[in-house]
Amino acid sequence: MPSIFDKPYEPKEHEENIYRIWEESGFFNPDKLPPPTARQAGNREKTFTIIMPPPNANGHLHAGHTLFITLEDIMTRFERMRGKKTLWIPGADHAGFETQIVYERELEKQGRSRFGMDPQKLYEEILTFTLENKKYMEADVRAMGASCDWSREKFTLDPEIIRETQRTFKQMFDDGLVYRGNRIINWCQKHQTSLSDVETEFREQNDPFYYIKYGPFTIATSRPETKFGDKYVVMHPKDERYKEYKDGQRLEVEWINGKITATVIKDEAIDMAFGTGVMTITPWHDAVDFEIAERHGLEKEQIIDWRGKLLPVAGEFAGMKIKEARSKIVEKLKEKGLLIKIDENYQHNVKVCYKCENLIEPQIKEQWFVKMKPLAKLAIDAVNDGKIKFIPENYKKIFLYWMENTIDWNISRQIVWGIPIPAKLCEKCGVGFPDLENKINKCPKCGGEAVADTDTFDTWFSSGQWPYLVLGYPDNKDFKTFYPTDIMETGHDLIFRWVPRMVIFGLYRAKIIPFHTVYLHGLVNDAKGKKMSKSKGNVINPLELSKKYGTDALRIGLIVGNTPGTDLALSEDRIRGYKNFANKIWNATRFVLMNSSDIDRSKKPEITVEDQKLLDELKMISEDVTTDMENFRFYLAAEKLYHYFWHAFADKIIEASKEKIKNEDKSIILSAKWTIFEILSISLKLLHPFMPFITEKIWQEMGNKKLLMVESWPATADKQK
RNA sequence: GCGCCCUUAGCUCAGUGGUAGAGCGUUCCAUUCACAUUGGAAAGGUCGGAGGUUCGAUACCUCCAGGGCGCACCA
Repeated sequence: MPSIFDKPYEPKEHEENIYRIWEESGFFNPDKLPPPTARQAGNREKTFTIIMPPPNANGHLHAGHTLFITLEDIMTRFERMRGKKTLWIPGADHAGFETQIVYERELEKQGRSRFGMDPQKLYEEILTFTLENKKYMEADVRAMGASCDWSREKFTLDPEIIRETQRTFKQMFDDGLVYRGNRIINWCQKHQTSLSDVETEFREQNDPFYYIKYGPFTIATSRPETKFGDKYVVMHPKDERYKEYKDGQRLEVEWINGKITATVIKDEAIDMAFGTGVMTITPWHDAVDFEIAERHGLEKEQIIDWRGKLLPVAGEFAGMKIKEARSKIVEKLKEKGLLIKIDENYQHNVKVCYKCENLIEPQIKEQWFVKMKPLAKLAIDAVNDGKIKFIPENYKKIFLYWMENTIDWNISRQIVWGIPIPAKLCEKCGVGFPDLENKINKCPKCGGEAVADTDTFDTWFSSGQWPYLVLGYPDNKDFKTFYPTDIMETGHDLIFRWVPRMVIFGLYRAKIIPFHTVYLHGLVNDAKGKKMSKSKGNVINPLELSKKYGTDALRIGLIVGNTPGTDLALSEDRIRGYKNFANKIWNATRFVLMNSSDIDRSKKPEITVEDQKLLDELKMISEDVTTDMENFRFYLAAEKLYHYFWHAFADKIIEASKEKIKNEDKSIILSAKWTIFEILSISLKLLHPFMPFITEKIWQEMGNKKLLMVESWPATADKQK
């Protein structure tokens, strides 16, 4: 059995064992916490709850996960030591779209493809794959020292989660908040699914910009291949240049494949200053055009199919891929004398899939949508009323801006890996309606045959409900005890994807905010501050750092100086420095134990004035650190403790004690020994949330019967003392 | 285009209305001492630029420059 007298400190010899002791103690479970100490009295009635953002079950943790686990564990251990009834619930995310993509790559390696596979078989394969990988993720969470309650762990595809998610859909449909609409959506041709707006990104790109003759007008476009069906020409109603053309006026124009009849439309969406101030519209493949068409009741026609090939409307170009068709169409326009000029350096933003970075093709598709305006109102009010706080505060503004400008949310996905949308669609009249029990076969409207919707929910539709679902809403007593939760700690990149959905669903379904505080951490980048990515080859594996330098060193290295919301540059040197700190704690302890084994710790001796000053000083630091922790300034608390332990306790106090214990006056010796032992004990408690393994290990070596993780926090918090 | 954030020591970053700190790195010295995963010391910054508020600004305000991030109207 490794002990304190081995040197130096070797984290990997202790960590696994310590975690096992914690887990077997049952204290991760708030129902099994020991009775409160005198200092903790009164606090055990208060709960402290964090729902862990469930890591993807499809593989190992990455650096971002280790940061959030550390932060949440710090909060949890701190509040547990303060005596609160502390619950931190772990979870595992099926991560719909993301996992399906990961599995598609697996299939590709095997020379297979999901297209053409039986959906049920594909689902089962992905499920097997995910459950297999879930173990690795969980082992990693344990390796990080997470003091979460595994007995309450939930998977996002657990039957009760699916059931309640589907019930929410039904309830929203009944309340008129979910509707089936034929609207423009983001279509990823590679993944063959629609995506919500937060699942797309903009990419800046240079493309040729074509100026084309359209009857008496000149229009400009970067996408001539979509223009076949353009029979509406739009201009601003106040544009003097075109005042001779009246709204609704018809014109005969020569177009790509011959003569067509064009209709003039006046709409204020047109920017008079851009290009020629005139454009033709393609409502099926452009969001702005779609809106214009909706406003004026115009016809819409699909030009490009779901695989990115031109449809018969393109005449001789039908069946061609976009890229091939574009140059040929331009060639033909030139021959016909319709091409006026080409601007070769046109810079614009294009929408791409956030996963594969392929171009998004806007398409009109019949999908389920959530009506956001009334729901967003609930969230806006809750935040404006101060019911939900943001750390750092400026995210409140960002959150509100997004909520105030939100648009209806497409929740249908054409992928199998997810929660099925419990709905039926009429094959005859096209109407869609929920059917939770899967019992309805006839359309209630026209009597036509109703078939099951094969789509699944957007992952965020279910993960947005996670806080109350994981607590067993509506019937479980955990929901009544622990909801609303205290903190939602997550990455600032999820400020739109996840946080607003949780607030909305919480307020809508559970009728209460899901959490009081949103703490947003920054992203973990490489040592130079560059985003980690496999293609750049700069990915740092946190678990390797943990093995090499110890989890405690990794944890405190991630925390010191890392202010909320700010991205972190993670370098190996940084972590190595904190391994030295762990060793410092180890050696200081050895000195203290070697020099205090002969004192009776149960009897406080006379303390000299000088030693009392040291204890008072530590008391002040404890209070200061506690205030920092209460205000989420972990980066400061950690740094202060580091500094105190090393440069005050080890460098000064211990050094001075060496003289004192050589004194002839026995009472001075006794006071000195008692004091350094006391300072060590208090320091270990203060350091425990940050560096749980080594502090717990030492605590046990010091002969304490109780686990440090449930000891009392040594400062003010309880002012009754 | 709009919004948010950042600019402080070689690097990564804290911080405060009274002319600056940490970690890592660098240089010099020490070493049978709990610890060489160490101790002691040192070098190193006109706190992005300009203006304003103030007795006083790195900190508060305005503008400018550079960098990062986010965003559903430029065909």
